[in-house]
Amino acid sequence: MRNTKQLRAIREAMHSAGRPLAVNELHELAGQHVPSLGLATVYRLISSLVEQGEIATVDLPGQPPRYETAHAASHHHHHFHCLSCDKMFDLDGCTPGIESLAQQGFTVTDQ
Amino acid sequence: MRNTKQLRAIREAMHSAGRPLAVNELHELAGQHVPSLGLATVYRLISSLVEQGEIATVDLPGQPPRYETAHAASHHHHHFHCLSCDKMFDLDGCTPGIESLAQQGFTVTDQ
DNA sequence: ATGTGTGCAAACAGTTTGCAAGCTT
DNA sequence: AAGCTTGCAAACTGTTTGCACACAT
Repeated sequence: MRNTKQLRAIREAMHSAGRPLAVNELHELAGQHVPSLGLATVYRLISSLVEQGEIATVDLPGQPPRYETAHAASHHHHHFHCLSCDKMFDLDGCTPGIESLAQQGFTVTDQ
Repeated sequence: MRNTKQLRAIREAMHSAGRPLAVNELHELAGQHVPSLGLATVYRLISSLVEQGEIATVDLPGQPPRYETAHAASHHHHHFHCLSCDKMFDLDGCTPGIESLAQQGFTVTDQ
Protein backbone atom coordinates (compact mmCIF):
# COMPACT_ATOMS: atom_id res chain seq x y z
CA MET A 1 0.00 0.00 0.00
CA ARG A 2 1.56 3.24 -1.12
CA ASN A 3 1.70 6.20 1.18
CA THR A 4 -0.38 8.65 -0.85
CA LYS A 5 -1.86 11.91 0.34
CA GLN A 6 -5.33 10.39 -0.13
CA LEU A 7 -4.50 7.54 2.23
CA ARG A 8 -3.01 9.93 4.75
CA ALA A 9 -6.11 12.10 4.60
CA ILE A 10 -8.40 9.12 5.17
CA ARG A 11 -6.37 7.89 8.14
CA GLU A 12 -6.19 11.36 9.61
CA ALA A 13 -9.96 11.80 9.27
CA MET A 14 -10.66 8.38 10.81
CA HIS A 15 -8.45 9.03 13.79
CA SER A 16 -9.51 12.57 14.52
CA ALA A 17 -13.23 11.89 14.12
CA GLY A 18 -13.51 9.80 17.28
CA ARG A 19 -16.71 8.25 16.02
CA PRO A 20 -17.80 5.87 13.25
CA LEU A 21 -17.93 7.60 9.89
CA ALA A 22 -20.10 6.85 6.88
CA VAL A 23 -18.50 6.87 3.45
CA ASN A 24 -19.82 10.29 2.54
CA GLU A 25 -18.67 11.75 5.86
CA LEU A 26 -15.22 10.32 5.32
CA HIS A 27 -15.23 11.73 1.82
CA GLU A 28 -16.15 15.19 3.06
CA LEU A 29 -13.70 15.20 5.96
CA ALA A 30 -10.73 13.82 4.06
CA GLY A 31 -11.72 16.01 1.11
CA GLN A 32 -10.88 19.09 3.16
CA HIS A 33 -7.24 18.06 2.96
CA VAL A 34 -7.37 16.68 -0.57
CA PRO A 35 -10.05 18.59 -2.49
CA SER A 36 -9.72 16.45 -5.61
CA LEU A 37 -10.46 13.28 -3.62
CA GLY A 38 -12.88 11.03 -5.50
CA LEU A 39 -15.57 8.89 -3.94
CA ALA A 40 -14.29 5.78 -5.70
CA THR A 41 -10.92 6.27 -4.04
CA VAL A 42 -12.59 6.51 -0.64
CA TYR A 43 -14.37 3.23 -1.29
CA ARG A 44 -11.16 1.58 -2.47
CA LEU A 45 -9.12 2.77 0.49
CA ILE A 46 -11.82 1.78 2.96
CA SER A 47 -11.94 -1.78 1.70
CA SER A 48 -8.16 -2.04 1.75
CA LEU A 49 -8.02 -0.77 5.31
CA VAL A 50 -10.81 -3.08 6.42
CA GLU A 51 -9.07 -5.98 4.72
CA GLN A 52 -5.88 -5.19 6.60
CA GLY A 53 -7.72 -4.88 9.87
CA GLU A 54 -6.79 -1.25 10.34
CA ILE A 55 -10.41 -0.17 10.51
CA ALA A 56 -13.61 -2.01 11.41
CA THR A 57 -17.11 -1.92 9.98
CA VAL A 58 -20.03 -0.79 12.11
CA ASP A 59 -23.27 -2.13 10.67
CA LEU A 60 -26.72 -0.88 11.49
CA PRO A 61 -29.52 -2.89 9.87
CA GLY A 62 -31.05 -1.14 6.91
CA GLN A 63 -28.32 1.49 6.76
CA PRO A 64 -25.11 2.04 4.85
CA PRO A 65 -22.09 0.88 6.88
CA ARG A 66 -19.92 3.16 8.97
CA TYR A 67 -16.28 2.72 9.86
CA GLU A 68 -14.15 3.21 12.95
CA THR A 69 -10.51 2.59 13.78
CA ALA A 70 -9.63 -0.94 14.83
CA HIS A 71 -8.28 0.54 18.05
CA ALA A 72 -11.66 2.04 18.88
CA ALA A 73 -13.38 -1.19 17.94
CA SER A 74 -11.19 -3.24 20.26
CA HIS A 75 -12.49 -1.36 23.30
CA HIS A 76 -15.96 -2.26 24.49
CA HIS A 77 -18.24 0.65 23.85
CA HIS A 78 -21.70 1.57 22.64
CA HIS A 79 -22.79 3.74 19.78
CA PHE A 80 -25.27 6.54 19.80
CA HIS A 81 -27.11 7.02 16.53
CA CYS A 82 -28.90 10.34 16.16
CA LEU A 83 -32.09 9.90 14.14
CA SER A 84 -32.12 13.59 13.34
CA CYS A 85 -28.65 14.24 11.93
CA ASP A 86 -28.07 10.54 11.17
CA LYS A 87 -24.59 10.67 12.69
CA MET A 88 -23.20 8.00 14.97
CA PHE A 89 -21.28 8.79 18.16
CA ASP A 90 -19.21 6.75 20.57
CA LEU A 91 -20.31 6.35 24.16
CA ASP A 92 -17.71 5.49 26.77
CA GLY A 93 -18.11 2.27 28.68
CA CYS A 94 -21.35 0.56 29.49
CA THR A 95 -23.63 2.12 32.06
CA PRO A 96 -26.81 0.61 33.50
CA GLY A 97 -28.75 3.79 32.83
CA ILE A 98 -27.48 4.08 29.30
CA GLU A 99 -30.77 5.49 28.07
CA SER A 100 -30.26 8.53 30.25
CA LEU A 101 -27.10 9.52 28.39
CA ALA A 102 -29.09 11.28 25.71
CA GLN A 103 -31.54 13.58 27.39
CA GLN A 104 -31.28 17.04 25.99
CA GLY A 105 -33.95 16.97 23.34
CA PHE A 106 -33.25 13.44 22.13
CA THR A 107 -35.43 10.38 22.50
CA VAL A 108 -33.72 6.99 22.70
CA THR A 109 -35.44 4.47 20.44
CA ASP A 110 -32.76 1.75 20.41
CA GLN A 111 -29.58 0.93 22.27
CA MET B 1 -55.20 -3.93 3.38
CA ARG B 2 -57.12 -5.48 0.51
CA ASN B 3 -57.11 -9.19 0.00
CA THR B 4 -55.54 -9.31 -3.46
CA LYS B 5 -54.09 -12.36 -5.17
CA GLN B 6 -50.65 -10.73 -4.94
CA LEU B 7 -50.92 -10.48 -1.16
CA ARG B 8 -52.16 -14.04 -0.92
CA ALA B 9 -49.26 -15.25 -3.06
CA ILE B 10 -46.74 -13.42 -0.89
CA ARG B 11 -48.20 -14.81 2.34
CA GLU B 12 -48.37 -18.30 0.89
CA ALA B 13 -44.71 -18.12 -0.23
CA MET B 14 -43.56 -16.79 3.13
CA HIS B 15 -45.32 -19.51 5.09
CA SER B 16 -44.40 -22.43 2.89
CA ALA B 17 -40.75 -21.43 2.52
CA GLY B 18 -39.85 -22.19 6.13
CA ARG B 19 -36.78 -20.00 5.88
CA PRO B 20 -35.98 -16.30 5.50
CA LEU B 21 -36.49 -15.09 1.94
CA ALA B 22 -34.77 -12.30 0.07
CA VAL B 23 -36.90 -9.96 -2.03
CA ASN B 24 -35.95 -11.61 -5.30
CA GLU B 25 -36.67 -15.07 -3.88
CA LEU B 26 -40.05 -13.92 -2.69
CA HIS B 27 -40.69 -12.40 -6.09
CA GLU B 28 -39.81 -15.65 -7.85
CA LEU B 29 -41.77 -17.88 -5.50
CA ALA B 30 -44.91 -15.77 -5.36
CA GLY B 31 -44.51 -15.13 -9.06
CA GLN B 32 -45.23 -18.80 -9.74
CA HIS B 33 -48.78 -18.17 -8.58
CA VAL B 34 -49.13 -14.68 -10.03
CA PRO B 35 -46.90 -14.47 -13.13
CA SER B 36 -47.57 -10.77 -13.69
CA LEU B 37 -46.32 -9.92 -10.18
CA GLY B 38 -44.09 -6.86 -10.23
CA LEU B 39 -41.04 -6.29 -8.05
CA ALA B 40 -42.39 -2.95 -6.84
CA THR B 41 -45.48 -4.70 -5.54
CA VAL B 42 -43.34 -7.18 -3.63
CA TYR B 43 -41.47 -4.31 -2.01
CA ARG B 44 -44.70 -2.53 -1.16
CA LEU B 45 -46.33 -5.60 0.34
CA ILE B 46 -43.22 -6.49 2.31
CA SER B 47 -43.05 -3.10 3.95
CA SER B 48 -46.77 -3.21 4.77
CA LEU B 49 -46.43 -6.65 6.32
CA VAL B 50 -43.34 -5.63 8.29
CA GLU B 51 -45.13 -2.51 9.46
CA GLN B 52 -48.05 -4.60 10.69
CA GLY B 53 -45.74 -7.04 12.41
CA GLU B 54 -46.82 -9.98 10.30
CA ILE B 55 -43.29 -10.61 9.08
CA ALA B 56 -39.87 -9.76 10.50
CA THR B 57 -36.64 -8.57 8.91
CA VAL B 58 -33.51 -10.70 9.11
CA ASP B 59 -30.45 -8.52 8.58
CA LEU B 60 -27.01 -9.77 7.71
CA PRO B 61 -24.35 -7.03 7.58
CA GLY B 62 -23.45 -6.06 4.06
CA GLN B 63 -26.33 -7.96 2.54
CA PRO B 64 -29.82 -7.18 1.36
CA PRO B 65 -32.41 -8.00 4.02
CA ARG B 66 -34.38 -11.23 4.17
CA TYR B 67 -37.81 -11.76 5.66
CA GLU B 68 -39.44 -14.46 7.76
CA THR B 69 -42.88 -14.87 9.33
CA ALA B 70 -43.34 -13.21 12.70
CA HIS B 71 -44.26 -16.61 14.05
CA ALA B 72 -40.88 -18.05 13.03
CA ALA B 73 -39.11 -15.00 14.41
CA SER B 74 -40.77 -15.37 17.80
CA HIS B 75 -39.13 -18.75 18.34
CA HIS B 76 -35.45 -18.78 19.26
CA HIS B 77 -33.51 -20.22 16.37
CA HIS B 78 -30.35 -19.77 14.34
CA HIS B 79 -29.89 -19.16 10.66
CA PHE B 80 -27.62 -20.98 8.30
CA HIS B 81 -26.37 -18.86 5.43
CA CYS B 82 -24.90 -20.80 2.52
CA LEU B 83 -22.05 -18.85 0.92
CA SER B 84 -22.41 -20.85 -2.25
CA CYS B 85 -26.10 -20.52 -3.10
CA ASP B 86 -26.51 -17.43 -0.88
CA LYS B 87 -29.71 -18.83 0.62
CA MET B 88 -30.53 -18.68 4.30
CA PHE B 89 -31.98 -21.62 6.21
CA ASP B 90 -33.50 -22.06 9.64
CA LEU B 91 -31.80 -24.27 12.20
CA ASP B 92 -33.87 -25.70 15.01
CA GLY B 93 -32.95 -24.78 18.56
CA CYS B 94 -29.50 -23.97 19.77
CA THR B 95 -26.98 -26.78 20.02
CA PRO B 96 -23.48 -26.59 21.54
CA GLY B 97 -21.95 -28.22 18.48
CA ILE B 98 -23.79 -25.95 16.08
CA GLU B 99 -20.87 -25.88 13.67
CA SER B 100 -21.27 -29.59 13.07
CA LEU B 101 -24.76 -29.11 11.65
CA ALA B 102 -23.36 -28.31 8.22
CA GLN B 103 -20.90 -30.99 7.31
CA GLN B 104 -21.63 -32.40 3.92
CA GLY B 105 -19.42 -30.28 1.73
CA PHE B 106 -20.00 -26.99 3.57
CA THR B 107 -17.54 -25.02 5.65
CA VAL B 108 -18.89 -22.90 8.49
CA THR B 109 -17.33 -19.43 8.48
CA ASP B 110 -19.74 -17.65 10.84
CA GLN B 111 -22.51 -18.61 13.22
C1' DA C 1 11.35 3.52 -15.15
C1' DT C 2 7.82 0.67 -13.36
C1' DG C 3 3.58 -0.16 -11.98
C1' DT C 4 0.31 0.94 -8.32
C1' DG C 5 -3.04 4.61 -7.16
C1' DT C 6 -6.23 8.15 -8.65
C1' DG C 7 -10.22 10.70 -10.76
C1' DC C 8 -13.84 10.52 -13.75
C1' DA C 9 -17.67 8.60 -15.84
C1' DA C 10 -20.27 4.79 -16.80
C1' DA C 11 -22.19 0.58 -15.10
C1' DC C 12 -24.52 -1.92 -11.38
C1' DA C 13 -27.63 -3.55 -7.61
C1' DG C 14 -31.21 -2.65 -4.62
C1' DT C 15 -35.07 0.18 -3.71
C1' DT C 16 -38.56 3.87 -4.27
C1' DT C 17 -41.91 6.60 -6.73
C1' DG C 18 -45.28 8.65 -10.40
C1' DC C 19 -48.88 7.45 -13.06
C1' DA C 20 -52.55 5.26 -15.71
C1' DA C 21 -55.23 1.18 -15.62
C1' DG C 22 -57.29 -2.74 -12.85
C1' DC C 23 -59.57 -4.82 -9.21
C1' DT C 24 -61.56 -5.08 -4.33
C1' DT C 25 -64.97 -3.50 -1.60
C1' DA D 1 -68.86 3.75 -8.35
C1' DA D 2 -64.88 4.97 -5.45
C1' DG D 3 -60.39 4.57 -4.51
C1' DC D 4 -56.89 1.41 -2.96
C1' DT D 5 -53.62 -1.65 -5.50
C1' DT D 6 -50.91 -3.02 -9.31
C1' DG D 7 -47.45 -3.04 -13.16
C1' DC D 8 -44.36 -0.53 -15.67
C1' DA D 9 -40.78 2.56 -16.27
C1' DA D 10 -38.10 6.08 -14.61
C1' DA D 11 -35.63 7.99 -10.83
C1' DC D 12 -32.57 7.30 -6.87
C1' DT D 13 -28.96 5.78 -3.56
C1' DG D 14 -25.04 3.31 -2.59
C1' DT D 15 -21.23 0.89 -4.62
C1' DT D 16 -18.11 -1.06 -8.18
C1' DT D 17 -15.40 -0.99 -12.36
C1' DG D 18 -12.79 0.43 -16.85
C1' DC D 19 -9.57 3.39 -18.38
C1' DA D 20 -6.08 6.92 -19.16
C1' DC D 21 -3.14 9.72 -16.49
C1' DA D 22 -0.43 10.82 -12.17
C1' DC D 23 2.59 9.79 -8.73
C1' DA D 24 5.21 6.79 -5.13
C1' DT D 25 8.79 3.81 -5.15
